[in-house]
Amino acid sequence: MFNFATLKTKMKKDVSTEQKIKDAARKVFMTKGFSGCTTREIAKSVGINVALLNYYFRSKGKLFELILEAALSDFIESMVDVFQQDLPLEDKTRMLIDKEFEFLRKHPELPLFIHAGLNQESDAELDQSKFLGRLHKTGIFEECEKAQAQGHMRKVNMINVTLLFMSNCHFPIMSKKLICGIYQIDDNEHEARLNEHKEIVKEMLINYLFPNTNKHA
Amino acid sequence: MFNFATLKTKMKKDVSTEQKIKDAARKVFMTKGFSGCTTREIAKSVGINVALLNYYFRSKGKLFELILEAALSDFIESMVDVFQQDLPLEDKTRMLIDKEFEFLRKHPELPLFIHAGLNQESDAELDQSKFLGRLHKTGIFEECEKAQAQGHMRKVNMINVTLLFMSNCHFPIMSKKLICGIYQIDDNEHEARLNEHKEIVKEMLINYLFPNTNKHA
DNA sequence: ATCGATTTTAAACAATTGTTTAAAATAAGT
DNA sequence: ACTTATTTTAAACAATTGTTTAAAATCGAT
Repeated sequence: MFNFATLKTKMKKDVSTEQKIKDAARKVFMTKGFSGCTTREIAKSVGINVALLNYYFRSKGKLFELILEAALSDFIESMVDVFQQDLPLEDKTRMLIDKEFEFLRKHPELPLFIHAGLNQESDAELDQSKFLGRLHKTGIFEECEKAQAQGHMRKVNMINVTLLFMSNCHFPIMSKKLICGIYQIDDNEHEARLNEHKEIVKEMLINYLFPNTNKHA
Repeated sequence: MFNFATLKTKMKKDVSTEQKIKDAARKVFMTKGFSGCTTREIAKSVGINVALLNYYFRSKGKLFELILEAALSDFIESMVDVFQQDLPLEDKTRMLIDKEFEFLRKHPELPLFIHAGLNQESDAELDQSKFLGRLHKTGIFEECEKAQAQGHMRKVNMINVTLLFMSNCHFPIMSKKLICGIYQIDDNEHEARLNEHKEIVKEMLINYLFPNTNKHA
């Protein structure tokens, strides 16, 4: 008789142990950082032995690099999604900010983890070069250059454009502890400020980058 | 005969050991984070025994809290300096951005250290409440409220104003590794982008916050 | 049922961790 | 010079670290 299970050669459980380790490692690394946690802590949260962690991944550092690279990829991919939409550049801009705030609300630890992780002196330097290619393939750079040549978009270096977006989308999420601490507000109030901030950022960036089409916005 | 040395009761050397430890701890903590370094590493960089570190400060955690609090204070103070200037609000805004970029160029590790440090689960929660008072005493909030009531300044919650400033000044500094990695640029190119970005941010924020006086800027 | 490969575990490894203790060196006061 | 207090050190502490080894359990196919 036909055995369905033989099809999935490597999947013996609902979720493979390897994936479960990755998930747990991601969560722990995100909140505590590389040197802020132990391999035993990760293993315990999965419910497995420490040695199994080194059986699947060679070392703590190797596992961390994997998680960091995946996080960076998520980051880029959340932008790529928007760039690939068939929309006017200005609408893409609005959509990018909306999606970015939405994405970061679900993964608020991501930005700080990535920046802190990159500053960590890792054994092997992380190869980020592929991400540039990933962005290039969406044609967003050419689209901006064209809009700049036609006077629709303000002539600003693409690195500075990137900085404008990331600054205004990522920082408000990363700075939660600092803002709540200084202004003595709770999570609800911070959430409200964040919602308002999204609209502020949208208007400010659109007005700055597309001044001709939005003179009196 | 009069002994001059008796005047400085506690200062026996050019720089006290206590201060030397603080300086070294600041440098090491900044670059490696709390759990990314060891007390022996700090002691070694000062040229003293590990035990002496616990003699002056009670523990590694206590020393870290001291450094983190000082860093946060530096942060706030760099803003307070500008707020206390006798200048029109719009000029203060320009000056704030200039000073902030200048200050952060000298202490580029500060923002990331503070945000990562605050997310670290420290034994005693850091008391940031005093910083709000420190800002209030400059009268900057009243000045903004007045400008908003008179229609000079856009009506935006002060928390959102703070977010706008910090986002656009701090993030570009914090994100150096990420930006250089993605766009494959070196330190010189990044420096150039940063210089240009300062002017971009200045114009964008001024135009957004003071739209009536800067319609065609 | 049996064999071979894969997966998982318990135990131990040496190295490093933050912290403490008790002794030594230095400074200060008389 | 002597005594006392302060500063500094060497050594040891128990606990924890990442990693490895060798044995046990589980699985897949015959």
